[in-house]
Amino acid sequence: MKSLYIQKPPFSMETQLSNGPTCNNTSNGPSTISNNCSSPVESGSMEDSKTNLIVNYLPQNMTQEELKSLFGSIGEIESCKLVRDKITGQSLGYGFVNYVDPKDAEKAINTLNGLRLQTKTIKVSYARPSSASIRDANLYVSGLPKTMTQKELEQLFSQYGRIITSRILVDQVTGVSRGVGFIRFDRRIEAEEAIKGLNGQKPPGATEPITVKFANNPSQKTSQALLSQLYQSPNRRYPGPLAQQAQRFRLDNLLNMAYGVKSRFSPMAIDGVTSLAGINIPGHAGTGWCIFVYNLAPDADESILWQMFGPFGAVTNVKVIRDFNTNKCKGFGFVTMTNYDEAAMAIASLNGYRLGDRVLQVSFKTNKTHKA
DNA sequence: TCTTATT
Repeated sequence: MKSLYIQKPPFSMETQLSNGPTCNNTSNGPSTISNNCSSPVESGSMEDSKTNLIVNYLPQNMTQEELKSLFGSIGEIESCKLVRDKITGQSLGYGFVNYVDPKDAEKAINTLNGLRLQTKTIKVSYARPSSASIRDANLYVSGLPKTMTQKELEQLFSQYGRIITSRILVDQVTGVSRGVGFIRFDRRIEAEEAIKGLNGQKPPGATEPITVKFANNPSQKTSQALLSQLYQSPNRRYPGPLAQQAQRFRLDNLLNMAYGVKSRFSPMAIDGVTSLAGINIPGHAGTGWCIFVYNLAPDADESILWQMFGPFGAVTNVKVIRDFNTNKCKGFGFVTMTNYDEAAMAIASLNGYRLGDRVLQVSFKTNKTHKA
């Protein structure tokens, strides 16, 4: 029965847990081959801060509080800031986390870089000292040969300076290059030199010249674009209609199983039915949906909960319950998720999941305070 | 032919 509803989480437990986050850019795209996730710990020079981190590719709906919750699970945070558009207040998808202890900053890079949250794979690295020279160093490149790889693109531009990120945009359906990409240099003067040297030039073997210019600054979007962004569907976490339908299907079956009802259930409707039946509304808390996770190992930590539940949707908080004296996990923990559908999907997928040599039990938290 | 990397 249950196997019908189990969906493997979109990450490899074995790889994630034993080796730390992997360099997986399937959903985000941007990366530098040399500098993105290969060895972010080594990128800071002696003059750089060893406590201040920049976090990129955050899910659009992630708040500063959630950012703090996630990174606070590593160690004490001195300050934390999610960068937002000054006008619209929309998250720009990145933020800063400054730890008290440099060792915690290093640990955060080692354990959270590459963490998957919803459709994103976050990047955690040391922040460079802020200065005017590193601003506006992002280039927009078009007219690229469709066969050109990200590596070849970097090779072409690397003669002009240190590349921070590179990206080639691909067709969402076919995966083929759209001939358009981005190169972010460490410093603006490097970007300027690359424009001088490469704009209107033909890359080796290419038949057409490429265009290289400064990329549009996202904070300078037209009000038109801002409006259309505001009116976008708030639920773009899953790839497309098919996946949405599949998700709906599984959710309906889950609800059918859990509540003996057929379909078309919103969280409100469930509340109605379960209230009538005299059952507690499981997991429902003012701030979201609380999930109970049982059979965690003694050395389990918060990051494993983020890793497991993050891909399913908006997670606002995780907690591992520990023994006061030994500081070891007492075998269970809690996860709070904002949206009912996502919490239900996470439960359906992760309940019965084998984590190491343990089989997890995952369910909505009940309100029971003691055994009957 | 434009994603969200410097508070």
